[in-house]
Amino acid sequence: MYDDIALFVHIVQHRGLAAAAQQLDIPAATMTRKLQKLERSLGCQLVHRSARQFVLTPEGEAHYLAYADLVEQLELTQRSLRADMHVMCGKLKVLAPTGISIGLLQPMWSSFIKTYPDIQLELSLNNVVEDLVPSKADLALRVGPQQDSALYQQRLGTLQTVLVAAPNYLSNNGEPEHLDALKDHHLIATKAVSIWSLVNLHTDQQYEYHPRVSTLSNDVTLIAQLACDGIGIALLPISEVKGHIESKKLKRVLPEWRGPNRDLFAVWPTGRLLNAKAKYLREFMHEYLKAHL
Amino acid sequence: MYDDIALFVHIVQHRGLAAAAQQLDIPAATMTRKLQKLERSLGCQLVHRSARQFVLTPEGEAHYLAYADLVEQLELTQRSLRADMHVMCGKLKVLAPTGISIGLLQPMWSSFIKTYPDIQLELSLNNVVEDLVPSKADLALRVGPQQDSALYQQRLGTLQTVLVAAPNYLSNNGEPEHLDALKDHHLIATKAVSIWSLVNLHTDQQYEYHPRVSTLSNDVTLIAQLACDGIGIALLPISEVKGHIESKKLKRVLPEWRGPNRDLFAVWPTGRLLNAKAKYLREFMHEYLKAHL
DNA sequence: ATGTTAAATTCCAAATATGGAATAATAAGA
DNA sequence: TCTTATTATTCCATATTTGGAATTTAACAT
Repeated sequence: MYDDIALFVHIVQHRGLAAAAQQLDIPAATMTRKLQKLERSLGCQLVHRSARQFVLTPEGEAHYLAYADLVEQLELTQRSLRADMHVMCGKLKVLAPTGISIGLLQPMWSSFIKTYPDIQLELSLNNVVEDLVPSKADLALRVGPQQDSALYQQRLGTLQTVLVAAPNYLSNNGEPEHLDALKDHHLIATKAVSIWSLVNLHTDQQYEYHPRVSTLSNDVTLIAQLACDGIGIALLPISEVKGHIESKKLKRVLPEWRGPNRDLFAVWPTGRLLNAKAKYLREFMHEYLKAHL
Repeated sequence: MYDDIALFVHIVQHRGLAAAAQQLDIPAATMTRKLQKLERSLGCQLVHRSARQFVLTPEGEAHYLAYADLVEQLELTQRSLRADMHVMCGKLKVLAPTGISIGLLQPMWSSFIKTYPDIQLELSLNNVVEDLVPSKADLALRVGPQQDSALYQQRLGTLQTVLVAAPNYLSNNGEPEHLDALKDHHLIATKAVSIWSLVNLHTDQQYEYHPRVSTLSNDVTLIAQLACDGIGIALLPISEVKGHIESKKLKRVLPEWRGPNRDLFAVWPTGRLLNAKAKYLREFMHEYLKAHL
C-alpha cells in the first residue's frame, strides 16, 4: 500500500510511468500493474494516462499533495539509516578517559586509524565523564559499569590492578610485608576507587581495604609517573605499569595481592543507530583488548 | 518496504507479533515472514524474539524511533483521504449565487437536504464571487465558465434567458416589435452580461445587442421582482420567470428571440480531494438540472 | 525438574506478483 | 493523411507470497 503510494509519487514527479520505471529500475509492466492496483484499492482513478499524455485526475492531485512530502521524508530517513549502517568513511567521535588512552590504548588508536584511513576519528579525551548525547559522540569508552539506563554498553575487557612503587621509595620507606603495613605509607590512587578490594592470588582470600590515600588524580599516566618519582605506593592497571616494571622504574608491592578488577565498557546512547564505523571500532577495541590485556 | 516498516512499527507498539497480527487482522505467519524479510533487507536484526519475550535490538530501537512518527502521519493521511472519499455525513460547505439559489434552485436544496439528512449543509449564498480556498468551501456553484486554472469545473446545465416585462409596463410603454425598439425601453439585467447575444428561435439568426441597461443588480430574484413591478424589460433565466409568466405577472417580450445561454458550473479547488459529500451534491445538481431546466 | 501455554516459526498448496516480449494506443512529425 | 516514435498495457511462464495447520520454542507455574 505505502510502497505503491511511494511509487505513485515518483510517477507523478517523473511525469509518467516509463520515466519513473527507468529511474527506479523497475520494469514498466510492474509499474502499470502497481498503479492499477493502487487505483483499485483506493476506488478512484489517479491518472488519466495514454501513450503521449499524462494528466492527474483531481483525486490523483489530492493524493499526490497529501503524500509527496511524507514519501520524501520516508526516503530521507531510509537513506540516513542506511548510510549509518553501512558507510565506513566520515566522522566518528569517541569519548575516552585520558590516561588509559595515551598509555595502554595508544597503540590501539594508532592501529585503528591505520586500518580505517577513511574514518575521521575525533578522539575526545577527558578524565571527567562527559555526557554522550550533548557532546554528539558516537561512542564512549568508560571504566566501570554505567548506571544510565539510556545507554547501551558492552564489556570490552578487564583491567587488573596491582600495587607498585619506585625501588628507591621502597628502600627509603621500607617494603610492606602485610596489608596492614600499607597504612604507614603514602598511597596514590584514582579518585574513583574508595575501597580497595584486594585479592590474594594464592588463597583467593579477599580483603576490603579502606585506604587513607595521600595523593589522588583522575589520570592514570600521572599517577604512574608520581610513583616512578618515588612519591609512594600506587594502585594501577597492570598493563599501564608493565613497561615501568620491566625497566625497573617500578617494583610490585605485595605481589601476592592484586587490586580490584576494573571493567572497560563501550557505551552508546539508546535510540540512536550505532553506525557502522562505531560498530567496527567497538569490535576492534574488543579484539585488541582480548589480545593485549 | 515501507509497508513492512509500518508493520514493524505496529509490532513494536503492540509489543509482539501476535498482538499486532490480531489488531491488524493479518495472519501471524505473514507477520513473522514480513519481519524476517525486513530484517534481511536491512541487514540487521530488529527484535530479539522468543515465545515469551519481545525485546528490541539497538537497531530496532533506532529504526522505531526514526519511523514511528512518519508511519503515524502516513496512516493519518490515509484515514483523512479515505474519509473524504467515503463518508456521507458531516459538514459540507457550498458557495452559490443568491438569486438562483432562492429562486430556481430552492427545491433542489430542499431535496438534497432531505435525501442526505446526515450531511450538515452550509450554504453560503453570495452574489459576489467568493474565493473557494480561503472560505474553505468544498464546492461552489457558478454561472459562466471560470478562468481560474486552480479550479476544476464541471458543467451542470444551461440557463436559457428570455426577455420579460410586466403586462402593465408593456401596455404603458408599448410592446417592442423589433430588437431595435429595445433602445427606447428601460432594461434591467445582471451586471455580468454586457453584450446580449440574442438568437432567433426560428431563423437561428444571431444578434449582438449592446444594451443601455437602466437598472443593474447581481440578484436574479430582485430583477424578476422589479420586472413584475413594471420597472422595465428584464433579461432573465426562463426557469426563474416561468412561474411569473404562468401567473400572468410577467409576459415574454420578443418571444421569437431568446437571450444568451448561461452555463452553470460546479467548481472546486485543485489539489483537494472532492469529498464524497461534495461529489454526491455535484451529481445531484447535475441530475436535478437535467430534469428541471 | 517438569508440565503448561502463549507465542513465534515452518510447512505446503493455492493465490498472486514478476519480468521480458508482444501488443495496443496515440500524439507528433513528415 | 500516413507514418513514426513513444508510452502504456497485456500475455505467459516463472518466482514469490500467502494463509491455515502443524510444529517448535521458552518463560512461567507447579
